[in-house]
Amino acid sequence: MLNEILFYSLDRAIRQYRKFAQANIDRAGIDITVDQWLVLRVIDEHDDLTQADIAERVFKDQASVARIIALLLKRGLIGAEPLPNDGRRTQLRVTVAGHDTLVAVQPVVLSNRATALEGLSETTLDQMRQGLERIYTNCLPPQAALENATQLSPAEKLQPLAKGSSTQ
Amino acid sequence: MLNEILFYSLDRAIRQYRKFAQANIDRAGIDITVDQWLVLRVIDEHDDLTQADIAERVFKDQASVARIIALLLKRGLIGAEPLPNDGRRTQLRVTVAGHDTLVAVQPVVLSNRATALEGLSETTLDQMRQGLERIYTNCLPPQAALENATQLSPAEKLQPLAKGSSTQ
DNA sequence: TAAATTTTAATGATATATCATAATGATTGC
DNA sequence: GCAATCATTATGATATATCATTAAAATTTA
Repeated sequence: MLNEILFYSLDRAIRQYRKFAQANIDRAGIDITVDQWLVLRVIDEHDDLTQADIAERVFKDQASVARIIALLLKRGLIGAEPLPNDGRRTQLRVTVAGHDTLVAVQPVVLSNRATALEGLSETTLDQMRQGLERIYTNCLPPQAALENATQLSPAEKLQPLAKGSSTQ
Repeated sequence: MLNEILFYSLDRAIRQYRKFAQANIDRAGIDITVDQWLVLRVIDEHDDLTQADIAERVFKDQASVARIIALLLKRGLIGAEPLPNDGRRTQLRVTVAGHDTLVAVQPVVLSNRATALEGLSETTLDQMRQGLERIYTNCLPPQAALENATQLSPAEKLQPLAKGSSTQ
């Protein structure tokens, strides 16, 4: 019975957290969305990724990332120059303004997470992580699940993002 | 450290579940989105709600619900007639086609949930529910948190949706 | 090398999210 | 009963999600 409303609780919690996180970024006077920040952060840490690579890291698809990159360019938070060795791609790099934004956002994000997780025991957090990981793998399409099982452990796959801080 | 990636896991799990759920609905040959289904279901169960009421139940805002209702009308899954006692509102009712859709979706949704939660222990589910509820309240704006604490318990507030099945 | 295939990025179409606001109808207070 | 306020819906603007497709460039294969 309560089991039935887990996805309801999930949806509600993540929506509220997103609203909360964005409101605090806005309140800090920083002009960026959480999604833009996610992409900006990945570009800052890896300057040699394709849009599909970035998409995988932030759980978006290539089309969404393409549009977010276009916005980041328009807002001057990143720059792009053509890559000599591949005419399809460009070299993205975070501008000074982009760096300033990242620096400004960082403490807000840390504070958001701390506030959101206040009162949650280590045990609960651990169970949640396990449960969420299991839900994720349960919902993978068959062939992706195979790749997941035979190649890299999830921990290894996720390592790049886990270092430093993390996804919202 | 792992604590830092909880929202990352959350985001990933919910996104994968949404993709999975929608893919299974599509595969069943049913032409509706999960979000439209959520709203349709609420209208089916309560025919006297304002858009804001519906929005609260499905964790969306009024503007999103207005557009989803417009789509449901266009697709013939609901009908609307003006309410004599209130010129701003209309009486929404689920059409036969809408009912057929609800009936068709139901088993798919149940199966989706069962598959997604396979292998999760009752303990884990319980911890997750608790954790998600806490995250939700932690992220509420101060005055909403007060109302939440002094009026209805969360369980009471959510009861309408919890009965029968539940949100995605 | 030439052709076929694959990779990459961009974009159209549609749906949803969010904020703000407009427009109109209902209610309240005086 | 009128004015102010509030409730309700609709919609504009912008951002994101998803799928499909196009276009161009790179790589592989014959």
